Amino acid sequence: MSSVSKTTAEKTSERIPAAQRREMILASASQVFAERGYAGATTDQIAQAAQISQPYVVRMFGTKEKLFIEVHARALDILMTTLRGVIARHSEADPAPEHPLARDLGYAYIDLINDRGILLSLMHSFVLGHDPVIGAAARSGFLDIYRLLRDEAHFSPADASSFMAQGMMFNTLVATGLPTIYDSDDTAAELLDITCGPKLDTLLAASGRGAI
Amino acid sequence: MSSVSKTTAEKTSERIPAAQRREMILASASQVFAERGYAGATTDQIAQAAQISQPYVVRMFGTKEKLFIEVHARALDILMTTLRGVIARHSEADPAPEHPLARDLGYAYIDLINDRGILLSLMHSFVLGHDPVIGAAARSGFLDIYRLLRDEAHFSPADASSFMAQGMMFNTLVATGLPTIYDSDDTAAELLDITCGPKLDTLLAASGRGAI
DNA sequence: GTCTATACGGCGATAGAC
DNA sequence: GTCTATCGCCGTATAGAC
Repeated sequence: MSSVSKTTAEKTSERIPAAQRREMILASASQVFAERGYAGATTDQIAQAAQISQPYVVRMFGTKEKLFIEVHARALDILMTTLRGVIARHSEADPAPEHPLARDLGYAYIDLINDRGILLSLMHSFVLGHDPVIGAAARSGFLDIYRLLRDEAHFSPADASSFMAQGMMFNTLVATGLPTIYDSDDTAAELLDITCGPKLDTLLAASGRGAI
Repeated sequence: MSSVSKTTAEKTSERIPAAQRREMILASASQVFAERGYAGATTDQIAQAAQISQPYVVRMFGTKEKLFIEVHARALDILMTTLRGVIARHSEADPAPEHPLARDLGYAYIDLINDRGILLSLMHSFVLGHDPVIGAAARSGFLDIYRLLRDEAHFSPADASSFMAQGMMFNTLVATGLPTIYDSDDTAAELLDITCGPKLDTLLAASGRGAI
């Protein structure tokens, strides 16, 4: 019975290594920014999601803007790493695979929705081109994705563009919250069905949906 | 020389009929919301754009949220009216027209970018699905567009979906500000070129672009 | 129809204790 | 490494004059 510590629920937060705490905050911020956008999210909402105090969030990242930039970089990194994984798996597979690369990349993209923060925080950055710092990051990231598709997946420019178009459509569908009204609106169901194909269940599962 | 009024620049605003003033504010708000998003825009920025006082903006629309909803409704109306115009023109034309409907609808969509407020304020609403009132309007508007394509343009569900996908891609390109760096980045130029086709000049002309 | 003045709340950020 | 307290700005909205 030496060093008995947390008998009942501890009120005071545990002491956690900075690096680990950073990642926890980034994950929470990713979610909050995804739902509310950069301007709409508050550092306090992020703090609550991460179960720490608001000043600590600011303390660790300097400013809200810097935090957003890190969230953006993290999301972009996860997205690109995921796509590269699919490409690598295709390279080492048989020459004429059953599933074309484009299709598997699309599926991998849709699977990313299991963490709603990734694609939606990216989407929010894209829409903020007017902001000097966020806009710059958004443009750079957007082009990075295009180059990955063109140079690493060996898509033609036209194919890369229409792949990204489908991606933006998917992001928009998720962002609007259409999947959450799937059961209550025939048109929404039809549109989602057509747009997502067999991967629709992944999307629906990831959207805390129910009638309304 | 009866009732000489504005010899030098008037300081005090002119008295303008409410209906007309409303439209002026809506147009300004459309622009500001398009650049900054709902949360990022302030009623004061809108007031300055419309050259009136901030309280008057609020007075006329009640709340910032109601103003945004009206901007959204106006944008949606303009978009749908534009698309219906194209459809109507095709109906009264020869049975086998030179230009397929899908293509002309796409061109009309791109032309809408001449008023940056329309498509971008819509885009900002789409991304705010989480908000109870704005999200609801966004979902409803998004589905209205889909239904128009399916029921009035007689697109198959798949064609309607991919038409909208291209639209979302276009919106995203504009929102990120990629057209503004057209001259300074080869990849951006290539992507824009491929995505917009012959209508690229419309986009570039509408984007106050220049190197950087 | 439009403005000035201002109340009021909220949010990002800083100071400093533990 | 984490918190509490708090400052100061900014933004929406209201009151009321002209």
